Amino acid sequence: MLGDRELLILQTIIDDFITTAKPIGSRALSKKEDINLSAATIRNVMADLEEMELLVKTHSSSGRVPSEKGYRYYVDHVISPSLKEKELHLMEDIIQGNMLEMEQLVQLSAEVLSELTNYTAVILGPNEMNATLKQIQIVRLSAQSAVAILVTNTGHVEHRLFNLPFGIEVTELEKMVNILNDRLIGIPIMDLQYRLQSEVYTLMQQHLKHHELIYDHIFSVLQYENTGKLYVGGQSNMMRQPEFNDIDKIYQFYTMLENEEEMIKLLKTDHDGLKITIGNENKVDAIKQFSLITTSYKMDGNQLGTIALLGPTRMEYRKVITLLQALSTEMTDVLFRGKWK
Amino acid sequence: MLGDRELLILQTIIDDFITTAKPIGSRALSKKEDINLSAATIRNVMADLEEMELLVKTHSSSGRVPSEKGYRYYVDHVISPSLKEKELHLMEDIIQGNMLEMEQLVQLSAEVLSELTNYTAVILGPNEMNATLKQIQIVRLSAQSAVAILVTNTGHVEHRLFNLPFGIEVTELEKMVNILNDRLIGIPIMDLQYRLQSEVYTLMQQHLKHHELIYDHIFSVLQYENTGKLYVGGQSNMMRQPEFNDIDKIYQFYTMLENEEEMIKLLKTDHDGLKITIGNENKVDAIKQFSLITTSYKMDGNQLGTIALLGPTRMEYRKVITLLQALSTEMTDVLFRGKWK
DNA sequence: TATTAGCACTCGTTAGAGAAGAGTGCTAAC
DNA sequence: GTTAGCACTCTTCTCTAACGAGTGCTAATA
Repeated sequence: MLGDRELLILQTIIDDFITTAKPIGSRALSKKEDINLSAATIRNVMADLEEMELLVKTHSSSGRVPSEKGYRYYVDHVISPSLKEKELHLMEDIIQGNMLEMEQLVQLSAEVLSELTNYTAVILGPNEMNATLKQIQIVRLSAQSAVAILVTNTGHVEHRLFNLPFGIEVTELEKMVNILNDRLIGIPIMDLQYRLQSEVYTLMQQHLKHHELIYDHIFSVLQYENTGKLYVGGQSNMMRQPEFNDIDKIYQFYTMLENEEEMIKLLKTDHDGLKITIGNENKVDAIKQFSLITTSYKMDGNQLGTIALLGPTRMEYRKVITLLQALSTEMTDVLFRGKWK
Repeated sequence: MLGDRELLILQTIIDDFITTAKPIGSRALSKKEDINLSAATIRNVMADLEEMELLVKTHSSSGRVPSEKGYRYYVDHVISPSLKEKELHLMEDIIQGNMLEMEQLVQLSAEVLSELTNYTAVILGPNEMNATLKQIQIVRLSAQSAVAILVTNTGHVEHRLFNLPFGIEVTELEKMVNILNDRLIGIPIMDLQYRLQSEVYTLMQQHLKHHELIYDHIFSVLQYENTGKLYVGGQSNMMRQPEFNDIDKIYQFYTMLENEEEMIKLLKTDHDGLKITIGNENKVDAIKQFSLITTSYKMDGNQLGTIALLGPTRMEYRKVITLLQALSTEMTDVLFRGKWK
């Protein structure tokens, strides 16, 4: 554990570095308002902090810079979650303002969040696999094509185009839709396939002339993997960070973001509450130069998706934590208030 | 009009610059295979071309670089549309391969196009305002909420969540849906609102108890402006271009892309066929450093959307033109074959 | 004993000078 | 009409020197 003075110095260095992104030396530090120590004294403290690996030098005679361990200490011991402010209310207003679809809500949240922080917001959209089927419909477009529409209890609408087998009749399609609705409504999306294979298949065999023609199609329609879509806001914010003034780094960053699969894997977590990973604490190579802060939003205790902020390790942790927690409860709240229930 | 020799020199310089992005001098030029002229002669020709403003120097003793006027001349007079190649077949295969929804088709096309060219592909998705209504449905989610679903003849599905007025009954909702379907099917999306206001309104008045409660809701649901969504592929390709090795330029580029409204306006065109705008020929400031090549895809002669490629003025025009034309016909073809008809 | 002042030393940054190299325009010869 | 030659220009690279911010250590001070 650190002493008061060491804590003060560490905090001041980190706070300064968070805003300036430049190493700070003992002399500059001694001039700060709430530090009444001589440069020499500060140098001693800094040397101690460096020995504890909370600070590092960029070269032998440079000022100090926080290490990842330093940030970790800062996050764990120094930060007191700051109180709500006008930014929070702004966010509230925007999110609660409209009757939004889930998708819009999530996209909007990503944008607001990135705007307020100047970092990059990444939100993993709701996993609809836990939602239940509300209705299934098939709309015929032409002799050979139709679109199948699935509505979940959360108001999510999924649709898929498919080819109709030759010679299928309208009445037969209707019959099938009836069977499906009769048997599948209320079933969680993730179980649809299984249910279809088991009981519905035999039913279709009994009642439909061309069941073998249509079954495969309807099966593939229900075979949808919606484990959450990715919403990104403020990608270009990262370029305004001085540590990413290098084309190669920016390029890496963007190609990482474009790799949706990897990102989804990264964000999928069953961890509850706020989680901060700093630099190399991240297991994925691509973000070892970033800090990632994640939290989740829920409905009925079910984890729906993840909200994350991606920024340099030199991040405004205090602000970010506050905002993220607020957004999480905000979203959970909007969902709870039952608009989609 | 240029003489043969001048044309050869101009073409060679541009071709070289397109691949290297570096100014080329007379000596290097004289060593090229199909040029059997001494450096001194070439210098004279280059001086002439510079006087015609087809070439410029970056400084008084540098090699030459094509000017925008030079590219324009090159595009207008030098390029012969090259024949189809394996790349074209690759594209064909990918696009014709699957039964895709319009949206997927467009997104995929943007990705393939950017992959093949290493530029940034921007596609303006189909304008669904011309499509006609195939079916309208309302699925009730809870006592106070429902989702309205519109299906167009193109297989496009639009849905919107809305609050139900208090005390509305199931039978009444059903009645309304029947009226809507009865009166609006086959109507172009862009006319829906008008039709609703005129004949449908009176019908609802006659048959529905709470028509004044529900009318506003259904009106706002039909009030949807789908003039095309933007699909972008290969954004990060631009960073691999040596002329954009500058953070500020990249930042500008990305903020431009993020401004969806502006981009849509830029791409919306009634111009038929291929159109090339080079550098300052563009009217929008944000892309005065780029070249923009656009073409469109159609269905039944109706322009649906725009396909565009964004790259440096130093662009592989020949290749790009070929690919873009091919994709345009490809998409028009897929659409014509009537999967969505 | 804890703090501070002083000083020698380190290392990154910046500016300038010079050399190398690529390219040009012009002139004169072929 | 074409080419060789040459003086000249401008960029790029490298090297050096000066500067300054910051450090660690030692000795003086409260």
